Amino acid sequence: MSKESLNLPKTSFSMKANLPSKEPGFIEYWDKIKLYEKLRESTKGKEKFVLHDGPPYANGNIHMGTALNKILKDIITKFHQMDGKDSVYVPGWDCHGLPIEWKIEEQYKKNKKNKNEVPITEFRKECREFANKWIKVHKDQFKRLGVIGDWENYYSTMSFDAEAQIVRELGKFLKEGSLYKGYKPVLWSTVEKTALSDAEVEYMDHTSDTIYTSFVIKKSNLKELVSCEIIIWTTTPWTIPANKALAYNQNLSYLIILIEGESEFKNRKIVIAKDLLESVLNDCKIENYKILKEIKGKDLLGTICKHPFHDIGYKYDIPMLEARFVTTEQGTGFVHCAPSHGPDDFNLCINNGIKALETVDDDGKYTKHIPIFEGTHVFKANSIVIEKLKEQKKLLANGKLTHSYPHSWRSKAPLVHRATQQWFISMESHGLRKKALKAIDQTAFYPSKGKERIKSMIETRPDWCVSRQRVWGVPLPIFVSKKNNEVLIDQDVFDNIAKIYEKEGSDCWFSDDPQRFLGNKYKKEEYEKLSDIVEVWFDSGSTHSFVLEKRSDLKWPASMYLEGSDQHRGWFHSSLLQSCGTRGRAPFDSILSHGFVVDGKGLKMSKSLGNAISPEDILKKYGADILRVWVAASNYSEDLRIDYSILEQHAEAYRKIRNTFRYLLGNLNDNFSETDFEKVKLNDFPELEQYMFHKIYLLNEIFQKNFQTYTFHNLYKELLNFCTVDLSAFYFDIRKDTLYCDPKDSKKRKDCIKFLNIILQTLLSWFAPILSFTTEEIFKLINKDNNSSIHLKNFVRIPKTWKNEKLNEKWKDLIKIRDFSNISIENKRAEKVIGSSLEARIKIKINKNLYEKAKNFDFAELCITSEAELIKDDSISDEVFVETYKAEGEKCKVCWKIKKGKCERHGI
RNA sequence: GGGCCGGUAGCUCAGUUGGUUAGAGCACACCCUUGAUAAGGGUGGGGUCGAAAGUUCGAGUCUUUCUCGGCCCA
Repeated sequence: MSKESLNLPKTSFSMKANLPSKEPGFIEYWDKIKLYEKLRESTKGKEKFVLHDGPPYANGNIHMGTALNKILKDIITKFHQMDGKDSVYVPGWDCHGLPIEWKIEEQYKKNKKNKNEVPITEFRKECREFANKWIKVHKDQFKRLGVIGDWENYYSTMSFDAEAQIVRELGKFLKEGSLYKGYKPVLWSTVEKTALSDAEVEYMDHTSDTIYTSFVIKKSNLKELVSCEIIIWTTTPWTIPANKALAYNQNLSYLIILIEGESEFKNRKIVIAKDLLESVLNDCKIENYKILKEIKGKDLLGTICKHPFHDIGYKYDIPMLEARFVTTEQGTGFVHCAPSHGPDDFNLCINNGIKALETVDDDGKYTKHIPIFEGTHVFKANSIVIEKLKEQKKLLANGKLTHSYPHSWRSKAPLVHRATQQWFISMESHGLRKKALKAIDQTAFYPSKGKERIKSMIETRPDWCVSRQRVWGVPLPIFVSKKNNEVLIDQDVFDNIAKIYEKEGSDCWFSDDPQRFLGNKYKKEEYEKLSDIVEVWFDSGSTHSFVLEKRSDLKWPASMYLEGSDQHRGWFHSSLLQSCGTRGRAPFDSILSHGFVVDGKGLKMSKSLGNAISPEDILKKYGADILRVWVAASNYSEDLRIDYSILEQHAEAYRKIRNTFRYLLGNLNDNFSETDFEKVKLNDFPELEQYMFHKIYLLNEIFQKNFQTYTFHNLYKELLNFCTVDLSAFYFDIRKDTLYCDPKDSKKRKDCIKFLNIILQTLLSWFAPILSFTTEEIFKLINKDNNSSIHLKNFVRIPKTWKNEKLNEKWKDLIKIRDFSNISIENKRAEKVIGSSLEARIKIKINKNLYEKAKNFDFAELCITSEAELIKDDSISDEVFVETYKAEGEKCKVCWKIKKGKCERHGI
């Protein structure tokens, strides 16, 4: 037998992957063969698994977080598909909202165009085009990651269908009565008579009136406090008439002070924060005083005060509320709260059952809710308020302060926080909170900690404000009667609006005659048409209604929602509330949340730190499969670290896997034949193969278990270890002799080839959801069918008969002997007695117990030596003792075994 | 500032109800091989488990404090 007749491995599967240049070809191939349609066809009628895509915002290039999210979704979708289900993935995009409006406005600014002179429909058209542009960009970027989905029929929140359905969904809340009108402060320009977003606000210096004023304590748990006066400081005296509460911080220390000397406040007791004593005394010019008592913030719990204008009509109670936002940076350690005039005030009050009112109208004038001052413009009110406070003997001091203050970027006029009419979905009126909490209990969370996270948010969240004073979104389909101020609730009207949107989208709300939406039943003259839009979380919270319910290829509820852990307050949250409100249960059976991508040290990625890494960079340098390995190998229940050294490590592991496949393909000479696992006759195989069958059986159990719990990093690790430990360093190494040196028609070699086919088939399917490109490369290499794909295959089903616990026990001992032998061989190698293990002859001494198991076994084959002798010896201290000698004789030219005399196989 | 989560070898991860000298793979070092060859094999050195205190016969595993990091909120 010459070298030429050796059966050396031969394959066209290259060792070097060249993923960046090769991968795009497979994407084209999947497009060409219409893989997505084929997948649907192949599992038609099977149980559905629907991972409902959380829509990314159609703006800007994708980053690592997006890439992680999409790859994870794709891995899970593919797992379920190969598990035999109809696993449908329909990608979607979130399109409405402020960030896109900003982008368009920015362009206007650049081109010196005035937004107010552009018709709303024109502006919205530009927003729509902007979103469409980014959807296209995203689509290509996601496909490049190897994500398979219905890219042709994606969904978007700005599609006409979606806009129509969002109207129908709002109609349900309106009809039920849980959608109500309320008030909430926003930044308002009294000049332009409009609300402004953060982006439209400029901070500039402004001189404000400041006052120290007092609130007399009416009731308190601490009797020393009764009839004392709480002192507050504010830069907006005009908000005093709208005061509804006082805030304190329970962690601060406060002082009760008796004012002495000649002043209006003589013999009155005031309360201020200890840390601010000096500045208050200074500002209020109090020279003579006595500290009566020091109290803790928490002593103020339950205290009730009187409004400074109590005696002139403001008879209501002013409760003292605990708030963390109270600090000792400025003021008195107490903050006066007007829920209609500040976000902090609003939140604190709403959480304590105090609602905001419309205290100031569009023009900036007090409304009827403000006695005495009604009709006065707030910018002219300060001096009047100060005057009244003086009259009531509640003013300790007043002055001026120049500070940074919000102004309109258009008119440069100072802004005010003003409660405006908003629309809320009640958490309580129709039991929404209760329903949502129950739905959470019925949902499976991966990881389980997600359940508590969302639960605690739902437990404490206030009513859901769903209106926005913007233009790029779905208009709130609300008409209010001019006669009685009541909301028009009529299913026919909602249906009519939805029908119109379905045909032409929602732009017409802003341009068309209101009569068109009202139909014939109502007269437009009698109704006011709202111009608010729906907040975008309601849009995306409704995707289940216009995607899952509407498409026949999907199902409601979804099998899974999968997003970053921030979405517990985002999409998971809004979808849950929307669905519980309209359908009484969650739109998902399970939620999988993943952590955030951070750098190699665990710090968040940022431009300033320079530690950011983009998917594009990785794709260029390594390719998508390496990125997919990173996803699969990382524990997504925590934050995921990434940097180039981590990627390099995964690339190294990838090479190991690739070489495992290369060994298989090489020895099969790229001739693969599919095996029916049920028909494999185990007993015909040598014991080594039987043992390996058992190993596959075990690996399958681990594979299944980790798939069920979505712990892919453990699953991947097991697959990788199988390749390195069980195959490369063990089975492959041992069987090289048979594969290379035995005749092709020998039974042992044929059995080995059969087994290699089985391993190839198994590993290919197990790795396919992760290494989507590489497994396809291999699949195409060994399949002549130019119209198929590895992704159309199912996972292999491992027969129970492959389990062989008894054999496993035996081989544990045999491998133990092999380990001892390796150590012994290594010692001789270090002494330069031998080089390769085939230069060794080993003498294995084992005790009686082991001997019974190991006798009749060829340890030369197992330990890859030229000769091995097994000796029963109960005198040895260890179970096993191996001695290594230099093998003597001639080296066979073919199998390189060193034997005295001729090689029995090759006769040389 | 508050709520939640986390910090195990250089890296990615295991560590069941607290119980013998804390595991795996990779990386690293040395050696072998040159018939998986920009591959393959063998052996080996690395952690006292973020820090401190406590509970316990015994703690990576429970408690407290601190620290670092992440998400959300303010």
